[in-house]
Amino acid sequence: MGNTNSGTYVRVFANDSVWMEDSAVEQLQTTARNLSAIRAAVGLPDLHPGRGYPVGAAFFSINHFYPALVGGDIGCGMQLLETDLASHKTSPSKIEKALGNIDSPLPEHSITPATYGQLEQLAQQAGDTDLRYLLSMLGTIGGGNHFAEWQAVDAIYEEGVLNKKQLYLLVHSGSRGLGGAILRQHVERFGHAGLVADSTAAKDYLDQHDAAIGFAQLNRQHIASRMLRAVRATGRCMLDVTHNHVGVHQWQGQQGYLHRKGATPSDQGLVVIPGSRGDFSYVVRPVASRHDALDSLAHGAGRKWARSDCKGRLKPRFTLAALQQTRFGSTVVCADKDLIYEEAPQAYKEVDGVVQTLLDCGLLHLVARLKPVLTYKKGAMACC
DNA sequence: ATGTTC
Repeated sequence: MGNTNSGTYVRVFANDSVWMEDSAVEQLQTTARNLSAIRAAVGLPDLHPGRGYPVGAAFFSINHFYPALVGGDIGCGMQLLETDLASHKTSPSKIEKALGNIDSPLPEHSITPATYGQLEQLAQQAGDTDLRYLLSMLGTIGGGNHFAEWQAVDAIYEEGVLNKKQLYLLVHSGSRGLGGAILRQHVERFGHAGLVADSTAAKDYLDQHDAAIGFAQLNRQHIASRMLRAVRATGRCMLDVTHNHVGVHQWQGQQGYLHRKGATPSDQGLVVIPGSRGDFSYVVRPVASRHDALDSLAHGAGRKWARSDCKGRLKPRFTLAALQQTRFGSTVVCADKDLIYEEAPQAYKEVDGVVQTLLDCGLLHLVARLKPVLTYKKGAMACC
């Protein structure tokens, strides 16, 4: 599916194996039309409506870029670690007990001087942000679709990448409040008009943007390491990939800016496409140089239901306890009752359809399929 | 997404 809209390349990667809302496609087209510097817009199979702009999409612009298109969670991404825990030696209940309440701010004595130095540098680069603010968020998962999930290997498609016997840890989180603060500050001055490339304002934003990317990555590292420590395991980072960002990019021989809004890069090696908390996650090898897809893949399953619809639809059919277990026998730890409904597997597309669509389009090769053992969404200290 | 938002 593709069309040319007053010179703008707009394409949606979809087929019968994936649900896609018309309103999301409309949002993609409207965005491509209304933001005048945009030359190309791509919807991935996880495309779904967002606040003004769709999620699961990539946009290429020339001479101008749009911070509002990236949104508030600058630097949000996935980190996958191979742990030294053997899958068969553990269980959801053992991990849950060992983790305890692990989503509160890190105790200050556990912050190393090196981390402290990194935070000081990031706080300054982000625009004189309060260091204490960053410290209070470091190592916390956040809300929405963020999680840290212990996973077992369910299937191997390409040998020699994942180890069938090991447990893996997937961390999905972002820059927490920092990216939101940077966006708010930007929108107060410039609204949604975007910035002229190479202007002072553009350089200032990109500097802050990069600080948010750095903080998000540091945050994922700390989420992972505190969890590994709690279960007395170690981990090896296999990939850490950001799906909300903007940066210089080439497209059709022209230099411009690529915005990814819930879109995983396909030009940075292996990536993971997670399903919902009651579904598989796929480690995949992107096919390189698919510029027709703006070098991007789906970043997950994508929402099927609006958050506001979930509780009404699920409460009559499921108890909270039922939603804290999944069809795999995995456990979902989440102290926020509303969030359990909003993040229920029923609220998401089936990841198999999303991945099948990308396979059919020739955008990736499968490496492995992971299934959840325990998902940590939000601890009691982190909410209420 | 969110030191949410009164």
